[in-house]
Amino acid sequence: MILNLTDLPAKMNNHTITAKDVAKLAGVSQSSVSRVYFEGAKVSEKTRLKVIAAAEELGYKPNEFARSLITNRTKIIGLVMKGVQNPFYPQVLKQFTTFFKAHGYSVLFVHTNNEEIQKEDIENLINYKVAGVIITDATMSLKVAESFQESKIPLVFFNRKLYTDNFFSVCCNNLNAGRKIAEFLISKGAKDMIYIAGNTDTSTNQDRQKGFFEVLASHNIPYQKFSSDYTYEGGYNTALQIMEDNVMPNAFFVGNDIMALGVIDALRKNSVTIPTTTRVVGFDNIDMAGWPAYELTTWEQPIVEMVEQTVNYLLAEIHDYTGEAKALELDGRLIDRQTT
Amino acid sequence: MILNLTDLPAKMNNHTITAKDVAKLAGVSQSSVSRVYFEGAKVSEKTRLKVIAAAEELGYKPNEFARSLITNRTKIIGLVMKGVQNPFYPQVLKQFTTFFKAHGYSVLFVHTNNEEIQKEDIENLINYKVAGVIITDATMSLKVAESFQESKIPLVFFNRKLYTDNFFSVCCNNLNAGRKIAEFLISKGAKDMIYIAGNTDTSTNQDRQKGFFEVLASHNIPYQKFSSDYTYEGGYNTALQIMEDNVMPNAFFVGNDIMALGVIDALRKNSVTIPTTTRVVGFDNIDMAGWPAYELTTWEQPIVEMVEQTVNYLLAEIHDYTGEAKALELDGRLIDRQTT
DNA sequence: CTGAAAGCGCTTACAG
DNA sequence: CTGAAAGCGCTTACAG
Repeated sequence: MILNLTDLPAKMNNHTITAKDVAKLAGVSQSSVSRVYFEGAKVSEKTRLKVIAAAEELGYKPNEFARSLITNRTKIIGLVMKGVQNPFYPQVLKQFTTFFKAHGYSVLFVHTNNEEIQKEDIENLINYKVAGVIITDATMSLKVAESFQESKIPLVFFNRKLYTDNFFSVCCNNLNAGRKIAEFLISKGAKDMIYIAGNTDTSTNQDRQKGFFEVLASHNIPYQKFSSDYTYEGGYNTALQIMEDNVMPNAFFVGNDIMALGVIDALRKNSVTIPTTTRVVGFDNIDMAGWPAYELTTWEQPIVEMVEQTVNYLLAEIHDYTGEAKALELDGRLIDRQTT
Repeated sequence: MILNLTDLPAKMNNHTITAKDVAKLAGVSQSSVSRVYFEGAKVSEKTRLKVIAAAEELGYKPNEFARSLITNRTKIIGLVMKGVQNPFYPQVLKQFTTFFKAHGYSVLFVHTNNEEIQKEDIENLINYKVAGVIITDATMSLKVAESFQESKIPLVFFNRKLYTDNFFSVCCNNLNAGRKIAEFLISKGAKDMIYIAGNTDTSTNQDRQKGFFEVLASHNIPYQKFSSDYTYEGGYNTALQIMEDNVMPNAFFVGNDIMALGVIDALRKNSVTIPTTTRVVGFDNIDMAGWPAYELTTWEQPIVEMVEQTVNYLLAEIHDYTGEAKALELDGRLIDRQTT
């Protein structure tokens, strides 16, 4: 018999340490090893210590897949995100990964270009038996959302809500923010206003608009609405077009900051002075809003708090599924800078 | 015997469809079903058709965990990213997820705040037996990187390279870009220059700087170097400080766009006119560089091409591991706008 | 090409 | 509290 020496060491190195190996070294059963690493299982302190010592020596880590095969769940959170071009979202992403990491969860990132998440993305998440799902700035069909409920996978809509009341959502209180912005602009002496909407179909847009118009109407302030798309270019072009066809209003409320920056640049291009001739208010308080080139007055979304609440809800549901539905709305605040 | 009617339907719904179920319906063995769904396995067209039909009827999907338990690999790519605050990276993230989705891979997103990736993040990725790993804008210790090689998990450094030659990396050709920018500024008549570095330790910074200084030296153009941190605030504050202590140079080459925007705002604050009094060139060509408020001259990194090459390499290595190491450098080009 | 069977590394009733 | 054993849903030699 000829020993193949080149194969031998490779084989030995490739042996992965299993619970069985740890059991042998610790002098306990494989079940006991398993119990030490399975949250909620009961083991005596004595065997726990023996197992931990042996595991440390061998460098043992439980195999996640074997575990998932039985429990039908992973320590992965599905994070679906639309529109990463908005600087608001990288911040959100960073916050989420930081929070989840602290709780031992990993983040599976799904990017969608569509307003409504595609079925294949969802199937993928369900396939991976994610512990929970976060949908930011996008919607999904009711039917698809329900498939999560069936699988008892907790789901939360972040910065977007469905009007069906069946799902948990975390938003800024957009209605109230719209109102406060209207009151603020009125207090600054604006006599007529223009609202530039982002994507009209979104709940965030509708709430902001509703609150804003409500207050204007009650003060008999005339207003107009224009629709754009939540991008810089959209804001820029919309403002350019407004200046062609309309008289300059006393103030603009723009659906988000990135559009508002576009509006400001368009106004400046036509030498419209801000805030003397007209005023501009944005929404989000992205970093750029505070830059000297813009100094944009805006509404700050309480991102950290929103993320925290989302994570808390998700972890609670993962631990003990209730399917509780609630539309959580957090306040935020006006940041008064140089454009008003 | 009392039938518990409330429990019954739930139990029936919860039965997940396995290969066994499909086998029974199709009238074949479970192994045959498995072969139909395992790439590379051989089945006759006849049984394939029978299996597909049965699977469709039952809504069968292979369990990824059972599969991974055996193959020791998943269809997940680990994407490690530092510094999501730079608008350059969301673009990169979007590109990667889009490409990988097209190839049936999901992306596990890892955010790191440190320049060097923490060991725990890496262990997590290895634990999940990812098919491959991308490290953007960060480094890792050699020892950790080698643990990927041992596990035969392909690894690529994106927009960063290690000087050990042992790893695959995809970058913009920073050395050449630095040279070209120097030549360009000289051609514009700049007689002395300042280079504002981002993080000095990074390969990207070192290469850009080297190429830039090399050309300046050969033309006997005096230059100074200042160090900052790749953020807007960093650029802003560094420029402010430069103006306090130094005479204004003819031109600034700033390590990335986001810093360059800060530099521009600082110059403007002190009423320094651009490009008449001094000139500014950035790096990356992020969206904002093209905004009317800045119109920044900059070097465009060929992101799509860089991502494409990264994905191609990774997929090739996943399919057939070679451990090939190569520092790939793609050119990019100068975008000549209003700040020069 | 196909099927029966072993085995991947865990969790989890079940007995003791 | 602990161990022996079944089983999660696959892949993969092995025979035929």
